[in-house]
Amino acid sequence: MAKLQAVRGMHDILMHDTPRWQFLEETIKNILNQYSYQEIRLPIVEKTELFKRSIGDNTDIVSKEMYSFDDRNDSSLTLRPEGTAGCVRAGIEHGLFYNQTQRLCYTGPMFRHERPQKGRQRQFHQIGVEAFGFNGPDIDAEQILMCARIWKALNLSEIRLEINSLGTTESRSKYRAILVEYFSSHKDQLDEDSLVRLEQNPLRILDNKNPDMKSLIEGAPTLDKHLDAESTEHFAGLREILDGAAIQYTVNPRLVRGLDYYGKTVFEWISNQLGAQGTVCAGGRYDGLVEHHGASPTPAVGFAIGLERLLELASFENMPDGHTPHIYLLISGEQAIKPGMLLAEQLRTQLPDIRILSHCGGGSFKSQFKKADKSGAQLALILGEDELENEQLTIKYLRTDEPQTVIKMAELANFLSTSLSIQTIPPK
RNA sequence: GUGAGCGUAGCUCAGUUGGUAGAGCCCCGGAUUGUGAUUCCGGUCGUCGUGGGUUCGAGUCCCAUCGUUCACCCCA
Repeated sequence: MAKLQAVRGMHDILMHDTPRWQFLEETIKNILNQYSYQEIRLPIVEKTELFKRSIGDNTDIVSKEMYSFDDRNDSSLTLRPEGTAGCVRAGIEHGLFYNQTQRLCYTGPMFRHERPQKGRQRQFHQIGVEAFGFNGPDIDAEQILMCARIWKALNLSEIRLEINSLGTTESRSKYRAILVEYFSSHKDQLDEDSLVRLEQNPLRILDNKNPDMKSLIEGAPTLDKHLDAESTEHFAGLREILDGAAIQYTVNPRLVRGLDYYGKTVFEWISNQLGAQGTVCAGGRYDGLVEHHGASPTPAVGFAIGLERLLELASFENMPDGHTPHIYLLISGEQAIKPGMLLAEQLRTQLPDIRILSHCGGGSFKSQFKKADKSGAQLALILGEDELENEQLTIKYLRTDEPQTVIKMAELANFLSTSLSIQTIPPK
């Protein structure tokens, strides 16, 4: 039997790391809440067809990265590779877009069958944000400002914003024709990938990083020169708000998203500190997607944050310690077990903010004290035969030089609530 | 999917031209029969990722495979 191990690219997040995850998620959720975005919880599995129709059949995600399988009744299901498709499906299914606007957010694992590397796992986690029913650039700006506030709360430095406009469907298809004409006339200089894209998605050629094609791409006509009035006005409106809020950004005319549904605004937050996978957050407008799924036309804009990547960048210096126990309860001797457990229960009822780690499993005082020290608790409460007999507890200060003391059981809760500083010292 | 590096104890890593598997940390016990973190003494821990091959003999050489890391592609 082969050694038991997790599936490639899917990692356990162990106890050492979960406090940072919780802090990260809490911080973001609090900010989204400030903007009144509401959480929606979505299935991890959807029908394969949903992703094919949303993301696009010839995107890399759909053509080679999806975890798809047949259900028992032969319908093809897929582990979600991103969140927008499911969110749009849920919104249509429950009539959330009918004569109303929505600001939604969700979080959870996503799955893509890629070769793992730094900043990329096969199961990874995103927080996604989507707004539906808003036409203007104000909502685009709101989402970008919200991101900026999140970065600030997590003390990120060295993160930059790139924005672009892909234009309306109409202006993009006009531009597409111009681009096809340009690249077709230089077909001999295109690499293999680009020849395929010339047929399927010529805009993606602009993304190509092949150095041999650099000059060809730099010479290509750019989209910003071919935007229609509506797109230009929308983009200008967005930039005006960003400028007003003193948000730094660069306009990158080569910024093209890999998912087919994007149009008009697209943006990416990028760090240089993450190796090759520098994008921490990316999103944009997808006004056509709801209609594409057969519902009435509903403009939409959203983004997703890659939590593993953000975790690498965030500062946890101000993270409160919400896990180290305040008290370690030593229980010595068979007779002390029951009263010890009951005492701990009573204290948790009386002092719900205090974390108590009760010693279980017996053992010498020496070993119990070792565990008490390792737990990081400030106080050791000792319940042994002597204490039982006298209805009292011995209190030993583990982090200061204060002398050990004895206190009556009846006065214990009162003593703890007044004398215990909630500040704890996390274990090394 | 392509390329390169790496897999030895729970963790971090030594292991010589092929010759019986090592250290530190952790954990457990003792020095101190009711007192941790320091010190000292002792102890547990391995199909050397897996499978095959070469060899009298493989942790060491070869092949395959799985995992991992980084990069390409692409993406959050």
